[in-house]
Amino acid sequence: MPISNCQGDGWWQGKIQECGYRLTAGREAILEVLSKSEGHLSAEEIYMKVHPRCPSIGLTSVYRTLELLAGLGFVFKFDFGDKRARYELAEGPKGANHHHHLICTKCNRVIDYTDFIDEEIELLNQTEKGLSQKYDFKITNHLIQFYGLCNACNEK
Amino acid sequence: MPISNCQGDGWWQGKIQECGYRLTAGREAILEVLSKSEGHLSAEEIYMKVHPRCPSIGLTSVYRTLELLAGLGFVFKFDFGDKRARYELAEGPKGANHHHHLICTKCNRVIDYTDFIDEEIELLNQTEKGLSQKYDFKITNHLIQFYGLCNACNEK
DNA sequence: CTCCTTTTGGTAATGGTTACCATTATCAAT
DNA sequence: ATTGATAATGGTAACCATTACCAAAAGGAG
Ligand SMILES: [Mn+2]
Ligand SMILES: [Mn+2]
Ligand SMILES: [Zn+2]
Ligand SMILES: [Zn+2]
Repeated sequence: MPISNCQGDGWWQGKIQECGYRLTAGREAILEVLSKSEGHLSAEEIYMKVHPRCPSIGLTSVYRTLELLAGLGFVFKFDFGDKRARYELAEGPKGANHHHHLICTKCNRVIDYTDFIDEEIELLNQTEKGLSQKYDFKITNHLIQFYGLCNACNEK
Repeated sequence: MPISNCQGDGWWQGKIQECGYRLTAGREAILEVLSKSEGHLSAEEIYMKVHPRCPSIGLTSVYRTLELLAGLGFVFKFDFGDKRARYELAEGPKGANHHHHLICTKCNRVIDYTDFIDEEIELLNQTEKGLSQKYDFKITNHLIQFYGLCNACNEK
């Protein structure tokens, strides 16, 4: 059992207030759900999971909170091709746990992968630097997704 | 003036019929609009541009055709964060003219870039090969987008 | 022509997301 | 504690890009 964060409080407690926002029950509940569930939840799924702990919360507030958290960089918002946005906690203060996705175009399965080749990270930085300079564009984030067929769908 | 394709016919003429689909006036008009316009058009924008040449066409058919073409790999479908899908012709039989995007999170401007570092292409292939193998996943396509602030928006 | 399949256009429905607004919670100053 | 300004919330209605549906038209084979 680690010394810090024993009461279930996350690294975000301070962060949110630093940004001038209040750490309300609803926001905390949403962050807790995000941190305890394995990725790629839709707004409604989050709403469902939050409801038992916080029955008064409305779907509108879920959307609002997710938008807020995405704007602050605490949450990533994805589009995997099904018609709803998917949200995922950017764990860690600086977006550790960053990863990319394999998406099956047949069954919509999504596979996380973090095992970048070392060179991949290196080159990504170089690319970002080069683009930043050439196009006078301040890069703050990137999205990398590979599309294709998962093993199940590939065997028809 | 090149010797081939002087009558405005594109490389797709045969391709579509090879796949067992008819090359109708509507489909041809849509492909022509896509090939003559510079990228990132929405379905409705395409509809507007096709209308003068083909007044009988309906918006439904535009959506249908774009879906068909995307399925065949002739067209790429993008999500740039405004709430509508954006379509872009994958010029050339094997998707030459492939490029990635810089997207301004403030004004939604989209910048194409094709000047990959040579290593980038090389590493991308390696990465795809590695992922393909490790996850038993047949990769057919990829999406790479960098987000941030364009020069105009960066100077507030 | 006849039969059968493909393609099409108009319209209605869908459904995730947002706008709106009145109500409530929070907090600093009095 | 009381006040008042501001932030946050929930419910509902609206939004709007996309899709479903269906009857009509077009094309092709024989
Ligand atoms: Mn993920
Ligand atoms: Mn482009
Ligand atoms: Zn699959
Ligand atoms: Zn911009």
